[in-house]
Amino acid sequence: MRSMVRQAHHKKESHARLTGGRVSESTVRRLSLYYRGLSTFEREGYKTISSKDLAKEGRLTPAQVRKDLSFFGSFGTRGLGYPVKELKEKIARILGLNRTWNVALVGVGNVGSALVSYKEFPKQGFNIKLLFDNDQRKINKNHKGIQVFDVKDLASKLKEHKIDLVILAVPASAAQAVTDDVVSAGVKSILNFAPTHIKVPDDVTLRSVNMAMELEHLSFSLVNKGYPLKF
Amino acid sequence: MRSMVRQAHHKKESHARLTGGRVSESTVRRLSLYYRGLSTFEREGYKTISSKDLAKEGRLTPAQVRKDLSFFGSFGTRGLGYPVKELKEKIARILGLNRTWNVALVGVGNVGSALVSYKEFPKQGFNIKLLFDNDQRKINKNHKGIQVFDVKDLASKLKEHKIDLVILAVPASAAQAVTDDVVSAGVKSILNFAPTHIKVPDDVTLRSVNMAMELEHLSFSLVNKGYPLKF
DNA sequence: TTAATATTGTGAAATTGTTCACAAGTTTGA
DNA sequence: TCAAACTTGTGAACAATTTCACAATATTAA
Ligand SMILES: NC(=O)c1ccc[n+]([C@@H]2O[C@H](COP(=O)([O-])OP(=O)(O)OC[C@H]3O[C@@H](n4cnc5c(N)ncnc54)[C@H](O)[C@@H]3O)[C@@H](O)[C@H]2O)c1
Ligand SMILES: NC(=O)c1ccc[n+]([C@@H]2O[C@H](COP(=O)([O-])OP(=O)(O)OC[C@H]3O[C@@H](n4cnc5c(N)ncnc54)[C@H](O)[C@@H]3O)[C@@H](O)[C@H]2O)c1
Repeated sequence: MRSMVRQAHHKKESHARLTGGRVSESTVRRLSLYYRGLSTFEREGYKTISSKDLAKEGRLTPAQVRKDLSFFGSFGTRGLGYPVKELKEKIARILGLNRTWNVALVGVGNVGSALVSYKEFPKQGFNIKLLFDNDQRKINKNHKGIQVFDVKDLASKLKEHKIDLVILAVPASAAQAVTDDVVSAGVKSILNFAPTHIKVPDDVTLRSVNMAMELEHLSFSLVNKGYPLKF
Repeated sequence: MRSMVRQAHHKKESHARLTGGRVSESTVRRLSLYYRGLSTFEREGYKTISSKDLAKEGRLTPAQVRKDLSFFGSFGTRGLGYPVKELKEKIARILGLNRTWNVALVGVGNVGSALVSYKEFPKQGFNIKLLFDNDQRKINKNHKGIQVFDVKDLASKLKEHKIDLVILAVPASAAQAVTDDVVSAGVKSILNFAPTHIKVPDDVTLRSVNMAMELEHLSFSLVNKGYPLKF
């Protein structure tokens, strides 16, 4: 009797890595959505969840959910669905939410102040550790318990405090110059609120929140009401 | 001598309307980008601009620019490019920026206050006319020159003042209920800042600014640094 | 034990979005 | 007046993304 061929049973690597496959921006955005959905389902006591139900949170198709998740591995059980708690943890790991990040904020104005006082960010692991401004009236004062430093010292302080991520809430006219300083300090992630195009090297990730653009989108849809649009 | 065949010379209709063609969300977003670019070029004194130069503002390809614009008509001149001032006005018209909009804001908290004091919105035609809150300490007080109304009167006031667009800056837990009121008042455009999924009827356009999602995107890119990603 | 039902994971098909490539038209300079 | 240099507008090719469809597997109930 010949011995049975042993099944290769090492832990299956994710599709994304195996294929050198690329994860699209939309997939990452939806991962955030799933994460939020799973938090809700967990709170409501669900132990497992189907791609169908997960899809409802966000007007997606079940196939889309399964495809997105399959990029990172096989997390579900056929016939049953996905284990809520476990999948939530897997996504947290994928999104980098299973740890804390050191954040600095530049521009302690209207937007900056709102962000500093927002309680949800620390809960998600984003800790605002340093504040910067160029206004002498704000420098060296405490702002909600955090000292405001002179933006002149930006690069050195960012390095000193091992800042992972910088939020930019300065006027558009200052955004590029501040960004260049941030980049020179080796920071690889920037969230920008200034309504302007900023140049960064390829290895730096820049995301922008552009409220004017969102309003323009809305006024576009008001003006074009009635014509067949895609969204 | 026979008379020349007269060229049909009626105003050419745009591709979008002719084809029943659909304008993608990305195209609208890029239109905002072009608009901003054109404003800059106009300020700098340019009379015409090529798709090539317009593309640089935003890391796009010239073909993309031409394709986007061709959805709405033929605005350029072969060999020359696009007339800056004229194209800017055309895009303003497409995006609905050649007029003013009546805006109401619900939730005069950190984010709401920042938005109320932002000077750029009125310049773009978005006039915040009404404020609402459910906090008795804020109701009937003036906030930067604008009276704060009780959210109980939301629907009636929105109709009374012919509000086109509502900004939601309330806690996530209140977002759906407030939205339902807004929708019942016949408002067709909503900009939401609460980090939650909101349901609206198909004829209502909802855009959301979700800062947590942007941060999650950034932490994802920090965690996945080095793997071949698409962005 | 079996049938009926549920649900994943994933190639393949369909759809959507982007880039190419070039004819057509414009300008510039000799 | 002509040629060289530009640049648009757009069909067609290509690429990316989404949806379909179904085999594989688990659960439940009789
Ligand atoms: N306020 C809003 O609702 C709103 C809406 C959309 C976009 N934005 C954009 O967000 C950004 C911030 O807006 P805001 O309303 O908070 O402005 P703001 O004027 O209230 O605050 C800007 C802060 O940046 C500081 N600053 C200026 N130049 C600086 C520099 N070189 N280095 C460090 N600090 C500097 C200022 O001293 C000020 O404290 C702007 O780009 C604005 O266009 C704001
Ligand atoms: N502050 C930030 O930086 C930040 C960042 C990301 C997201 N957000 C989101 O933006 C929204 C607003 O945040 P915020 O920091 O301004 O909160 P906030 O608590 O400062 O303000 C919320 C305001 O809404 C009012 N309100 C509550 N329930 C209401 C109701 N049913 N009707 C009318 N008004 C009501 C409150 O009285 C308060 O004035 C929240 O959903 C928050 O999660 C805020």
